[in-house]
Amino acid sequence: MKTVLMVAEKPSLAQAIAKILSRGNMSSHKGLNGACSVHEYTGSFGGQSVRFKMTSVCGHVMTLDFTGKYNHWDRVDPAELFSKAPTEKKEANPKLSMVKFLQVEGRGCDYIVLWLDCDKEGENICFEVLDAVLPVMNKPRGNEKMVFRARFSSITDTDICNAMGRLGEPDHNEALSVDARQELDLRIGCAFTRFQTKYFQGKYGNLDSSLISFGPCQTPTLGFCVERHDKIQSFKPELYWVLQAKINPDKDSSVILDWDRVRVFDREIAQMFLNITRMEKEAKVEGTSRKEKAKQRPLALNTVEMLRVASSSLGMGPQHAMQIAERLYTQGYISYPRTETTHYPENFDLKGSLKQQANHPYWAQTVKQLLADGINRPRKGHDAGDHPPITPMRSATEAELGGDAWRLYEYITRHFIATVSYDCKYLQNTISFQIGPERFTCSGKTLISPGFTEIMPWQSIPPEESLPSCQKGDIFALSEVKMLEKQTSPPDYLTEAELITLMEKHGIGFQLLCTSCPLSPISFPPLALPRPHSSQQKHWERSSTDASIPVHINNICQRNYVTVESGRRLRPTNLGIVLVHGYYKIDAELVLPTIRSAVEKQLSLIALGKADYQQVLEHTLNIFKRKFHYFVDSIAGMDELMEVSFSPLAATGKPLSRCGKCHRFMKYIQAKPSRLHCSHCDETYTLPQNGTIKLYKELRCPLDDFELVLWSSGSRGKSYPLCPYCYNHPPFRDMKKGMGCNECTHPSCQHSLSMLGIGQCVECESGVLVLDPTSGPKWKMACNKCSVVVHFFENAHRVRVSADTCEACEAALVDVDFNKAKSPLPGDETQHTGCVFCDPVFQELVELKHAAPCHPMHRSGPGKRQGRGRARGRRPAGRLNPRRPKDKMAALAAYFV
DNA sequence: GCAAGGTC
Repeated sequence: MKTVLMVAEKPSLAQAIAKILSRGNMSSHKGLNGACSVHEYTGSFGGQSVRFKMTSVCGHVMTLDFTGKYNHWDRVDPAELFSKAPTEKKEANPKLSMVKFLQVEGRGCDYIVLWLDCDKEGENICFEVLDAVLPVMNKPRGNEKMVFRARFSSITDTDICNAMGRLGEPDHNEALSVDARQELDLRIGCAFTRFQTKYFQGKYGNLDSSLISFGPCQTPTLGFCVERHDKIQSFKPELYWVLQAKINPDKDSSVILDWDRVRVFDREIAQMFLNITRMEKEAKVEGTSRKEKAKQRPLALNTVEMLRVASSSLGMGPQHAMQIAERLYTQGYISYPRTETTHYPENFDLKGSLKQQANHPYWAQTVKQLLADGINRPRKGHDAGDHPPITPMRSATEAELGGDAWRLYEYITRHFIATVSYDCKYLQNTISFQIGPERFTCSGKTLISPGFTEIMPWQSIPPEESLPSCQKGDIFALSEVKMLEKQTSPPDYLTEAELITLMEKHGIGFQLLCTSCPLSPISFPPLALPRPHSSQQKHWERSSTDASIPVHINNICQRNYVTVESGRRLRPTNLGIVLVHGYYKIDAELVLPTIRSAVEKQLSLIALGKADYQQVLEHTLNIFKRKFHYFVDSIAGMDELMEVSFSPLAATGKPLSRCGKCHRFMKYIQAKPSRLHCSHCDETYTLPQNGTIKLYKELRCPLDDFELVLWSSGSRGKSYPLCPYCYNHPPFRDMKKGMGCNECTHPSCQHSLSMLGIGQCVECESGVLVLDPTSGPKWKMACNKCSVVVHFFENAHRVRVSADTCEACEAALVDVDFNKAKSPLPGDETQHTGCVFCDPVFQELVELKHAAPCHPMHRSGPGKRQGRGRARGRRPAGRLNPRRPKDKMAALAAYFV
């Protein structure tokens, strides 16, 4: 029997589709990567009986990157990234070994049906899958077709079966347009990011951002936040005046009448109107109106609306909200949370979903009433053809979910119930008055039926004081007429919800199809005029999901371009402001959202087969290359702004340790990225991030004479010394950049791995447990690769690593001295030498916290080893030959072995 | 160390 391999974009879809096609009659097992499952069943395909194997990938299989050499920032001029630097496809997530998984499952299959999402990215993934799997599949006979593409727009029985019934072919042009997008994003983003980062970090010490990144999505996102900041800064408050009249329809109530002119900006004119009005004693009813109005029930919920409400009403950031929603989804509480669709599919079981909520302690009443009266037809929304709107899938209580998960679930459920509820109906009552020549009005709302606001009480119409009952011609005595002086106020910083709306409007985080405007608005020479962009009309149609909006917002927070203030308002930092103002000065297009859309437009030509992939790529890269050079040449314009806000490197930081070259003190710059700067040599040495740095007893590296510093992590209390020079310029061939003394293979330096290494890490493959000589009296050894920390010999007076090794496990022996009074050693002993893994005397004194049960010592009792298992305690290779060079010259010679 | 796009 022949086999048909079928591949969906994610595991949940593979399962759902297989369930439909097999009518629930399938057998499933997990694939070798643990993430994807394979669902098998038999059926017919092209008139023959076949075995179906339905599985999935997890999004993109491959990602684009530069080849290794071009990932070295110091050795590559960023300008080379535009054309010279070659790119290669790498596995997107090596942990999933997706290529291998696909090949294992695809080997020996005869046909392949591609069920990837029906958008451009999905089309691109089709070809990633084919690249992996075609070489191992059976070769077709003659020119029999073996590759098929299923096109579907929802996961419903009819849609999926229809797709299976008329399979097509994957669209190579659409896939190519994504290849082009990836290459453009990579080359442009990395070139600008590397240049900016190196340029400004080389000059300023307090930027407080480890990376000055640039990207076609994140930069315009930042642009929106700064644009609002500029509006606030340039705002000039204006005085204005309003008239207010008051009548007393009866003794205990008064009604305020609003002026029909609303306000005037000239005090004298306001005063004139006041004088005229004050001459009158009464207000005459000019007319009354009662209009029935409705507040519409909400549209079905999609991702962007959910994120907006989560931010503005629940105080949850989009990234966080999305994570919670995903968890609720995988636990079966809500439907798939990534969708643009606000329209329920025809066959959606609204009643069934509602019935699930009929016994909920919080809304049973409303739901039961709705079921008894009959539900309302939901409003007609937008069908983006992706997934159904977000709805609850089963009832859940506050106690069950708790915290933010409950709050988000509650919102989603109330929103769902609201969509099948009735509109809120109310009366809009208006009374207009004549006071002399001036007209005044008062109005109020009277609720007729609350409709959906019952389940969404925050939307309900606030009860207003009742208006006087009156008719045309009635006269009321005026009790007061006054003039109020007020001031216009500036807008506030953008809320996250507003930013999401702006991003959506400008298509950031969406694939775009322009529906109307002409081609190629990217310009060279650059457009340097500041021009507001958030007021432009929307003319884009979205065509994809929107998972990336939270990512871009998160990006600009992490880079310290904006901070999240109370009310989830985004306030740009000095760095963010200077960057955006700098782009405005040099090339405003770099920060305008149109930059993304212009590129998208070129790409859509590839997708439509109207333009050649290579030509478009070269053309667009060429424009950006020229923009890049112009930017580099004009960087002084941005630098002028930087100078105002930031301090030069030489003026930042505190003197900490001595430079090995000039022996002057170098300054420690704590702000991100933390580093040491020698102003005499004008050299910068990066340090490990996220920890504290201290001088290490004025000890020096024997190789370069730099003073060592001690890095300690806050949480785990792990610490190790490092040489600032070696950390940046590895001294030995087997060392890499970013290694401290605990990874240094120097054969005789007292701080090196060779001298302090004790044995192989108990958890990770390649790490070595290294004595932390600064840790006493709570002595510990820490892995130099992973986070394992082993505590031992508490209160020992001295702990040293001996030159001898354990016969059983090859670990270095440890020599421990205790004070007489505190010694835990048997008898009156104060000193003992032994293996920390095997020595029975040491057994009680070593806390092998992490992997204790795996260690031979704990498996088979002290000292005894079972079988010929891996020697866990084996020492680093250098230590197996512990002969030390005798003098300095011999030592030097040893380095160059 | 970099982008943005899938999704785990």
